[in-house]
Amino acid sequence: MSHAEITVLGYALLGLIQQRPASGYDLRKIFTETPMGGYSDSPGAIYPALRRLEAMQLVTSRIEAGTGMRRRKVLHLTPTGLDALKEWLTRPIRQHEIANHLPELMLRFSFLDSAAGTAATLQFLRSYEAELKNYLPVLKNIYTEMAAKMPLSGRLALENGILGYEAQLQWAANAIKQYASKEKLP
Amino acid sequence: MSHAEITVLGYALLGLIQQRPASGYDLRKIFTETPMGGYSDSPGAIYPALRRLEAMQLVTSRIEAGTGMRRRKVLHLTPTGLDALKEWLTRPIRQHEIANHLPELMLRFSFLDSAAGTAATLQFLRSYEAELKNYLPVLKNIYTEMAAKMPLSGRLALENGILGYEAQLQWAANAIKQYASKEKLP
DNA sequence: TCACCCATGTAAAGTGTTACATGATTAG
DNA sequence: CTAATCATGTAACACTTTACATGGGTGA
Repeated sequence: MSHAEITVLGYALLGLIQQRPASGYDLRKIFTETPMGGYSDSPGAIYPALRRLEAMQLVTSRIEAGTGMRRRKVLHLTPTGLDALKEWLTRPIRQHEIANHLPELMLRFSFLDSAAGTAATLQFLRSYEAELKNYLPVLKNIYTEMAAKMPLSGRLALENGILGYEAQLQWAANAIKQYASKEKLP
Repeated sequence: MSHAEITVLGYALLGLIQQRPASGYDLRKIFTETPMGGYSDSPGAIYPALRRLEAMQLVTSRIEAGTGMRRRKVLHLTPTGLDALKEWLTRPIRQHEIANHLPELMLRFSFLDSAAGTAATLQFLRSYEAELKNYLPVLKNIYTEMAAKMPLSGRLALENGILGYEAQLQWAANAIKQYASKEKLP
């Protein structure tokens, strides 16, 4: 088994299919019509990605031939697929992802609740908050070291990043509150 | 001339070289040690990208052989390179970029001041602010339409996006203030 | 019948990732 | 002299992008 690697696009597709079975066309529409568009909306990426998932037996396809309907290949998640999705969702958060792959973390979070449950979601949020608190001082250090050498727009761009992470921190605190109260009321 | 396309990584390199001539190694260090890491820190991306820029005559390389120094290929921006950089920096901002490529916009902004001047930077900021104001209602619409169908974590992820754009808006207003006052004092 | 949307897919081309290769120079 | 760092690069591989291809169904 050489490459059992799943791309971010692959995980995004798994997550959407977990929420409800869907065709390639459905999935593509979600990408074009929602803020998930960052994860490729081109058929040349989606259809091959779906066939890879099928080859790995993470999804199965059933052709829906309802009368008066065009042929649709509807994809369903397999138990193995759900396992792979959960593994990704619950993977520990590293600082590198905080620094360079925030959107992917948010994508993971958006699927966590329905695929892995409240407890896993809370754990993610606490870990997310903790890593943000680790990373912010690092960023601020870089700022104080580099600000002098940079033009105003460069400094402002760095400040933009810092403000963004501070906003994440506030968001996380609020999200934790909501999930903590959800956990008590099953 | 078939493909005169420059990748984001290519523009990032042009922007850095514009600030000061640098070797591939220098540039790579900047990517690994600063929040610019999103734009690839691997030699297998950077060195080929630099050779492409050289082939397009956007940069020239001079081998620095100072005594006691390892051989360094230092890259300098050409006038054509500066033109290409400016074209990218001053390109009109589209909603698609606001929605899916914010980090690239911030990268552009960070170079604007030193490569295109105060006036161009102000213009960018005003356009950025305007497009944010256009996009936020779109996002909020999506939210009200989709929130009901989504689990809590999905809703929170969407809210995260909205809060992020609102933070951008505030940042932009502040940045405009700073540049507006800079414009008056030449 | 003609145009348009639904729905799935392929082909070529280029780029990035990962891992490896190479050699010079400085520090201990 | 050995290890670590500086510095540049290449090779294999898989992926995404862009553009095109195909065909069934629907509305005017």
